[in-house]
Amino acid sequence: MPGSDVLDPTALLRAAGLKVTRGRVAALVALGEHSHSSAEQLHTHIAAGGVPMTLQAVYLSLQVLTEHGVLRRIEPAGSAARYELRVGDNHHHLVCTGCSRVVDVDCMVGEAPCLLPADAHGFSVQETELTFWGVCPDCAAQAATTREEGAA
Amino acid sequence: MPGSDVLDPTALLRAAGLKVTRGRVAALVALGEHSHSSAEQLHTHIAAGGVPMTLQAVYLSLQVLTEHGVLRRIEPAGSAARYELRVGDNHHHLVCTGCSRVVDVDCMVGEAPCLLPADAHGFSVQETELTFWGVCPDCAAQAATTREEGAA
DNA sequence: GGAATTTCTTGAATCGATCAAGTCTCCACG
DNA sequence: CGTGGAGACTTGATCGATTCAAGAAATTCC
Repeated sequence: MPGSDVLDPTALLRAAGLKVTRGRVAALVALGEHSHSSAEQLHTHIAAGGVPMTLQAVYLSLQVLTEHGVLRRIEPAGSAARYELRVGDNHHHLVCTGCSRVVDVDCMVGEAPCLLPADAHGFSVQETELTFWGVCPDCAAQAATTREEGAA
Repeated sequence: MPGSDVLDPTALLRAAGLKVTRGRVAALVALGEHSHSSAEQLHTHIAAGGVPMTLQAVYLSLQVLTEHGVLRRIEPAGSAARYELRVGDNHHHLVCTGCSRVVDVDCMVGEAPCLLPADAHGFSVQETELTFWGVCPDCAAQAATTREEGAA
């Protein structure tokens, strides 16, 4: 029964004109289960899933998939690159300054009203990237605990 | 006559409670003349200005100045970190996908109307970062030339 | 099922940035 | 003006993330 999972990795690869290999399928599956993971995290998840694959192969697959538009690569300042399945666009990211966790944030105001520069300095603008920085609940709790201990 | 240049480096350092050293002054002057430069570019500029300083010292100064809020550090995906004097806030950046050149872009819609996430997933949002990606005039011209040559 | 192409493995190398220890500079005090 | 101590700078090594290169294995088309 196809379509049981998020999306059929094989179909995705075929649609992108790419060979269907164990590594790429594993990368897509892992990313479907753990979105916004780094290459190393994916490598770990893939290994845990019982698929033997080197870290370099993960990098290679991610690079190819990104180049073919199957994945999107995000590179928050101060942490390794993270990847996500290119599902519906039009969302942005919220990054934790503590643990670098990334979550999706829907674009509030529908499309791109205020998301074009006033003066583009002659540039032809192709893309707008919106990133929110904050503290995730876990890190906030941890910080509170640390403060209490420090005060005690 | 103070204030002749963009801003007096010495005053900036004193205001931040930092020692006034040759290296820091040189870094500030270089940044004033070449905003959005990387550490290595600044190192080159400083050396060209006749101030002997190692690259590591540049990194160190930039780090300290950033931590003390004198500078802002921006890290566009795919290029080295860049720095700018923290003048009036409320502007964003436009990065060239070809040469990684960075230019300032004023925040159009005044403050932050659409710049808060709809659902923060429990995060306490501290900052919003808006980056535009495009092709600068130079790179566009170069691309056009290359295409012509390819076609000829 | 077999051959050609592409991918994956193994190992090294790169780039940007940081760390560590010793020396020197800046600045306050005498 | 001279000296002492904290902090900054130099030198050299190290690190993390990522990429490159060459040979071995897998995938696809026929």
